[in-house]
Order: sequence, then structure tokens, then C-alpha cells
Amino acid sequence: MNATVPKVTVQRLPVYLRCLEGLSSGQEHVSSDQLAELAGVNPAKVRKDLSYLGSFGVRGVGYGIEHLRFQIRIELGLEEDWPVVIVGIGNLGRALANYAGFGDRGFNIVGLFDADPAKVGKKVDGLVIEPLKNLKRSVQSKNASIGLVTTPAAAAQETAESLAAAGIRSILNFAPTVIAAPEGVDIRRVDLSTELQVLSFYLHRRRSD
Amino acid sequence: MNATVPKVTVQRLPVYLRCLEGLSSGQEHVSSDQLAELAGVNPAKVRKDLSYLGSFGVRGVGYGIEHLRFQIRIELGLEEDWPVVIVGIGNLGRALANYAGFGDRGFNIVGLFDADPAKVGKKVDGLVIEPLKNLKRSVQSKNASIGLVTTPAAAAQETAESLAAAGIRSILNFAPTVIAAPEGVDIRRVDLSTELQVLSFYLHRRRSD
DNA sequence: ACATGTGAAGCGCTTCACAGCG
DNA sequence: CGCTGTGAAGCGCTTCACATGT
Repeated sequence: MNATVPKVTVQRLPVYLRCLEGLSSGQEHVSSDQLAELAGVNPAKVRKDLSYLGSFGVRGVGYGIEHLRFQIRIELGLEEDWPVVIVGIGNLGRALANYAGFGDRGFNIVGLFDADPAKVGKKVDGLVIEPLKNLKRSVQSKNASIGLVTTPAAAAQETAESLAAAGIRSILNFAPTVIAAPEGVDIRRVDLSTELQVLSFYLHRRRSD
Repeated sequence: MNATVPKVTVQRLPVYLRCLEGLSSGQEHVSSDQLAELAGVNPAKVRKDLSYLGSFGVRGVGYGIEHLRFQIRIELGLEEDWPVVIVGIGNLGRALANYAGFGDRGFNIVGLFDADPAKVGKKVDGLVIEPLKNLKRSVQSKNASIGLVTTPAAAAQETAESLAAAGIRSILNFAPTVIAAPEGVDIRRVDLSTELQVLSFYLHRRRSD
């Protein structure tokens, strides 16, 4: 339990959480070997990762599944509530708005925004799409802390700046472009086509062996 | 030009490609400093990354933008065609089927599949949704090499195995679960909620400072 | 006996700093 | 002179191997 959890460990914690969920409920403990197998990593890595959170494994037995899940959730801040807004309600924005997987992790979608007047006023998953001019007011009244950018590439930078101006400090960018992070804002990129390109690289490699 | 491009470099190549696209067309060359600024990385890293592909920068001038784009596309295999199938046509599958960003990079969607008989036969973006039993035949006749899994978590493992049995060697898994890779298959995971959890970690960290 | 927690070694990526070249 | 290409140093993560604890 301390101030330095390596970045790579932070990225693996959600994976461990996922694996723990998939575990048979007949089981109370899990060993680093078993968890490593499920997560597709080395057992020593599992132990080292978990040791950053504290040391709540039991030697000769393993980790208590419930306790481990809870500790990871605490560490990731998932016991808190993180209201989320989505800007750009096209196909992807709509899919994310409907994505049930968010709610049960403390990520509640509290606002949908779009620049297109034709979309404003329509409902998606129980929420009314608002115009961009409402962004600041809405973010502040709903205390939103995370923004998802699902606009076209051309609008992404401007959108990020509007979100920053509205007080958002964390952005997930789904638009197929690289955004310059406004001062004090943490941006992560999810680029669907980047992932395909990485697959392509290895396919290409294999093919030309 | 050689056999060992580091994994991390492969992951950055698509980012560089994105940045090059955003460059003003009045410009013919780009320096490692400028590209680094756009991509949000260290200039030396840009130079080292690009040096793995060959050495086509010009000292004192920079990299020819067109040439660089072409070389990266070659290296990533984007000059080839990679037919893609999607299994699981819910909100996300539909969004991906409609996502235009794939086509212009050689990723052509050639098949849509769903287990739900009510969906089979419907059209999405010009393609008819097929039943799973057609998977193998369709993958082989269309020479598909990449499969996107957008099923519910519970069906993801089985879907991956069907894809593998049909001859697919590369899978992008969007289902919120960790899949065990079938023999000889390369799996990459895109987990929307994992990314949110990483943001959450750092928000949580900041908040408790 | 068995599985965790962890120094220490190993490995790969990042960054520096400068030689090389247009 | 300016910017690339790259040895070499630095750094952080991974993995090993075993002491530690139950």
C-alpha cells in the first residue's frame, strides 16, 4: 500500500478484476498461478502486482477472492461514483450510451451532447441529447468527471477543449485522431483501427515468412 | 529494415500515421521534433522508431511526408487487403460495421454473424447478417483473416473457438471478458471499461492528494 | 507442504548526446 | 548549420529463485 503503483500494473488490475468475476463461485481462494493462467501472464507478475496494493494473500493458500476483488476496486477508485458525459452521439456514442457494462462499475452516464440540432431532443437509453451550449452547465450541475469523445475526427480537438473548459479532467478519446491534451487534463485514446493495424502488422509478418 | 521491430514501436506506428494525416498539405517534410510534438512522445523515440523501418529521413531537412506514410503503411501491411468478419451484431457490432474508418485502411468487412435467429437476414450497412453455421464456409470463401468478437461476455470464448476453427488467426475481442487464445491465434483485447477504470485510478489518486 | 512476498538479475525500452551527413 | 541515425547509459518492468510465513 503506497504511492507508486507502476503504470503497467494499473493497466492490469482491471484484467485481474475481470478474471476474478469469471471464477466459479464454489471457490473461495485463488492462487497466483491460477490467476496468471486466466489473465495470460506470468505468476510472479501477478504476485508483484498485487503486492503493490498491500499483502493480503495467505501463504500456502492463495488470495481470498472476495477480499481481493474489493481491494482492487478500492485501489482503482471503483467504489466511488464517476459521472460520465458523452459528446458525439453517432453510432459509437449510441453504443456506449447503451453499454450496460459501465453502470455496475460506478460509471454512470449523466449527459449526452451533440452538435447536430436534428439530434438534440431525441432520447437514447432514457437520456435526452442536449446541445453543446449546455455542456458546461450540465457538467457542473451533475458533477461529471469523465468525458467520452465520440465525435468525428475533425471535431475532436475542439470537443476536448470544451470539455476541459467545462471542468472535465479525464477524457477517453474514441475519435480516430490524436488530441493535444489541454492543460491539466488526462487523455486516453481508444482507437479501433489502431488495434486492427497492429494485428495487420503481425499477419503481414507471418504471411511473408 | 530488419526482423526486429519492438512491440511498442509497432503500437506507435499507427499513431504516427494518424499524425501525418493531420498535417497541413502545404508542407512536404516533417521533422522528428514536430512529429513527436503531435504524437505526444520524445523526439528521439520518433527517430529510433522510424529507423527500424529503414533510414529515409534527410539530415538537415526531415522526413518526406508522403514517403514516410507509404513506408509505414507497407510495414504495417496496410497496402494489403484484410477481409474482416464481425460476430455479434448488437449495438457495438453495428457501430463497427458502419465505421467507415476501416475501409480506407484495407480492412473490409465481408461478413456479419449473429446467434439470434431474429437478427439473421437483416441488413446492416449493405451486408446481410448470417447465422453462425455459415461462419466457416463464409470465412473460407471470402478469405477472411481477422475476426471481431462483439458478442456478450458469456459467448466470447466459444465464438473465438469457432473463429479459430473457421481458419481465422487474428481476433480483436471487444467483449468484456478475457479470452484464452486458441492455438496459433493472436488475440488483442479492446475493453472500453478497462480504459475507464484506468482513468478512474488516476482521478481517485488526484482526489485523495 | 505449499503458496506468497521480494531481493536481485535480466531484459527491453527510453533517453541522452553526439557523430554523421546533406 | 540543422536534423537524422545511433552507440551507450539509464530506467522501469519482468522474471527468477528462494526465504518467509502459515
